[in-house]
Amino acid sequence: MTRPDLQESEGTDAGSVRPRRMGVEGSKTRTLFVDAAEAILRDEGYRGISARQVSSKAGLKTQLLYYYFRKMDDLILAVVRRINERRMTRFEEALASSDPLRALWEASSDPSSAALSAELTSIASHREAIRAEIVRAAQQFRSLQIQAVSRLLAHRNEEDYPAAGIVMIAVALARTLVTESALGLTEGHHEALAIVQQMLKHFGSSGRR
Amino acid sequence: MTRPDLQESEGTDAGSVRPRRMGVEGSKTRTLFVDAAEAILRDEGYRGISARQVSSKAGLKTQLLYYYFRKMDDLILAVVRRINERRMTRFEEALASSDPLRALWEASSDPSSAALSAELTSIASHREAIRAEIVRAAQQFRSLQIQAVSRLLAHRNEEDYPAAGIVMIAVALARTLVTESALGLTEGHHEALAIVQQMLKHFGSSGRR
DNA sequence: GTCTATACTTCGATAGAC
DNA sequence: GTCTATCGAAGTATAGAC
Repeated sequence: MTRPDLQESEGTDAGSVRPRRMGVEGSKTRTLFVDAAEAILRDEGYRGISARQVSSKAGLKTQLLYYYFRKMDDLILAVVRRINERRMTRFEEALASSDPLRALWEASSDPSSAALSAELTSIASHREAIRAEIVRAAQQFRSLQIQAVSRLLAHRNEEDYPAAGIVMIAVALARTLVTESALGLTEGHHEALAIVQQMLKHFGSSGRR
Repeated sequence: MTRPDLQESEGTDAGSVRPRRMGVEGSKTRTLFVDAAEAILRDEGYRGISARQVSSKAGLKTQLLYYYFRKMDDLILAVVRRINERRMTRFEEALASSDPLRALWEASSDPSSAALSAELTSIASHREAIRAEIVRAAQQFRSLQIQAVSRLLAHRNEEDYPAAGIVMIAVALARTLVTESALGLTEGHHEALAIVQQMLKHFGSSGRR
């Protein structure tokens, strides 16, 4: 659908020395590849993503993948973009809830999001072609989180505990708790959670409790 | 040196169906392989570790690696063990310092330790043959950290902030700060650090300040 | 201990027919 | 759009000579 031929990759910029046929963004088959890659990223980690593994999971031919993505990095980039977009959507949903602070905490504590976040960090650390996109999105997300929490706590003006510091600590803790729990390592978790829950109860549900 | 032949792998237990010649633990060459593997783990991440890459970095033949390690997992296990041992040593050194709380924080904030910790977590999440060893060591380490901090804060009996919770939050935060800094993502770091520094000043250097 | 030689698998990627 | 065919590089691993 919609004129596939000779499209340029929008992923890794590069000087495009070799033009080649390319599938378009909206394609159903393309989505199947991205779905499969994301599932592998979540379940097996960044190392598990290969052209053969992805296409096998998608039930498609390996070579077809290269019709939709010039390089493997382009596929990974597509996955990264989709993960980031979904994260933004969920963030906005959380903000709209009745107890936004708690909703934000719970969004950060969702196991499969946390697993994907960890893999994104790993990719950003080791794959320079993709790093910029991941860091840019993370930066933007962090800013929005701080802004939101800052607004939610505005009436409390806690000078010793600025919103940025709170967000930072909460995000770091949530990710670590989830990752460790998945490994069966839970010592200290209960106590750390108690501190957070206490803070949520103290700060949160501002108007109504 | 010291009777190499027909040694059993001590790594992945397994039913040892196939006996084969094996190098001994103290060997200098063996150490070269472990060194190279650790360097790759730190710099390129878990995905970068392969028999060819490791031996190339060590300046040795790929096939020689299999004289010292039956499977790649055994090499990785050797690396994991050494990292964990070194972490224990540094932990004890930190405890012996004049400001142990601050020393513990700084040990957790060392960039190359943090990078290796992140990779260990990644390995534990995706390589089941090695998971047990990593989780066991992490558990032991966590217990010791909590014990130590608990002792250091004994005279303060802060009921709302138990040592286990403090340790958990500190460890999670330190790792995240270091990882993100390496990526150039620093928003919120300053504020989070301010909170920690304030706590260190408040709690720390108990007798003397 | 270290070497050569080698087997087999998986990897990313391309060319060109249909 | 999807297929067959194919490449060369890199992956793990083994056998056996020196």
